[in-house]
Amino acid sequence: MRHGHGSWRALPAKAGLQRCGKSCRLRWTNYLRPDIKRGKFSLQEEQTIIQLHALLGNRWSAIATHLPKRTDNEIKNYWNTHLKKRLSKLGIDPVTHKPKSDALSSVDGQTKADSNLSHMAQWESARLEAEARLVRESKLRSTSMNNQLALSGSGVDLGQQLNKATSTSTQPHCLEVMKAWQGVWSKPTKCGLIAGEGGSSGLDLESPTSTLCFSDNSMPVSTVGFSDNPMSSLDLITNSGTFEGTPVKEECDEEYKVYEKMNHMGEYKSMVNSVALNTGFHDMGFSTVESPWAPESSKVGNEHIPVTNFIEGFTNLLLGNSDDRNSLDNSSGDSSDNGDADATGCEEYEENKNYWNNILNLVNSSPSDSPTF
DNA sequence: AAAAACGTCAACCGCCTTCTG
DNA sequence: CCAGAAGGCGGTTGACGTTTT
Repeated sequence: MRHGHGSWRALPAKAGLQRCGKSCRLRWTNYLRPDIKRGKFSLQEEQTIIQLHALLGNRWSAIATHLPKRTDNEIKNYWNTHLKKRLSKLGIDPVTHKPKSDALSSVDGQTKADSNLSHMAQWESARLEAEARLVRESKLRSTSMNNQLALSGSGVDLGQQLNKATSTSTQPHCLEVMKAWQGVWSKPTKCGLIAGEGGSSGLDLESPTSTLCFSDNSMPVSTVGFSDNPMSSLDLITNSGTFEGTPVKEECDEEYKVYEKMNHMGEYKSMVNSVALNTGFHDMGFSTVESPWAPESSKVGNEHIPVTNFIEGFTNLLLGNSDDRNSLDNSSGDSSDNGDADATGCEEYEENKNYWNNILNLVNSSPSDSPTF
């Protein structure tokens, strides 16, 4: 790619290839690109794929944005050839991510949980749409900013200015809705005080900070932890009182002002509220959103109705965790017959919370160079 | 040893969206 | 505003390697 990104159509002619430009682009993005990681998927990557697939479905490009150095095609193939089969073997529907036996289950907590997951998917879809819109607006804003910079004629290097503007505009903005929801999770419950007090639940809803970081071996390691060492963001909050990650609060505040100025928050809010109303998301203890950035958003939902744990530990099970295998057997097999369900209620709640926290943090972790966000 | 079955994955296809003139 | 080009995405195919019979 000596000529960099540009016309793929012109590439075959220049390279003397008998392929169409589209084919060349595909070959490049899926195979030749230097920043592609090849080889076996790590446990974390597998878990990430499973969790994100549960939330996003077959949106491989969106999933790929959370797995650096992996292409959507590779993830798609891996899902179809490995994970899908493993799920099926375990009696879990790879499409719905719920135990197949539940397909016949009647009106119980399990069904409610299924619908809740469906609601979550709808939320995510709505969120992605809103996010895409915000990014578009942000790009427009940065473009106009660039024009201003060009006109200003200051001594500062224009490239740097552009980079600055671009990096600001491409910060993952959104997920505020999800974070609001996360804030709901972090409210005190019958299981005890989980998060900080003082009405804000300790979760800095104003910060879109990613909590996902990547170690040297490029394995995604969420700061909230994965199955090996589960530690929810709430734990972090409890322990440190702050949300780990790069502080970008100022940027977010600034952007919020811009969006508010552009009158998009109203649109966003109404959409969010509409989705909440239409999907019955209130059932999950999440009421309509006043403002995702506002502290009030953490006050929504006075009650917790823990999501029934139909996917409890299945990702761990898939990854060969024998301990979790038992938990899945309980949940997927005859969970309704489980006599000590009440006794483990808090446990289940915690695991659900951790599960969704994982997903939330994965989603929150949209790479700044993500093509989707 | 040979054939069949199976697994893997790069590549292709068609549809859709975005860009550009 | 419109039409064509280009790019993006998800589903599917087919070649090739490996395992099983």
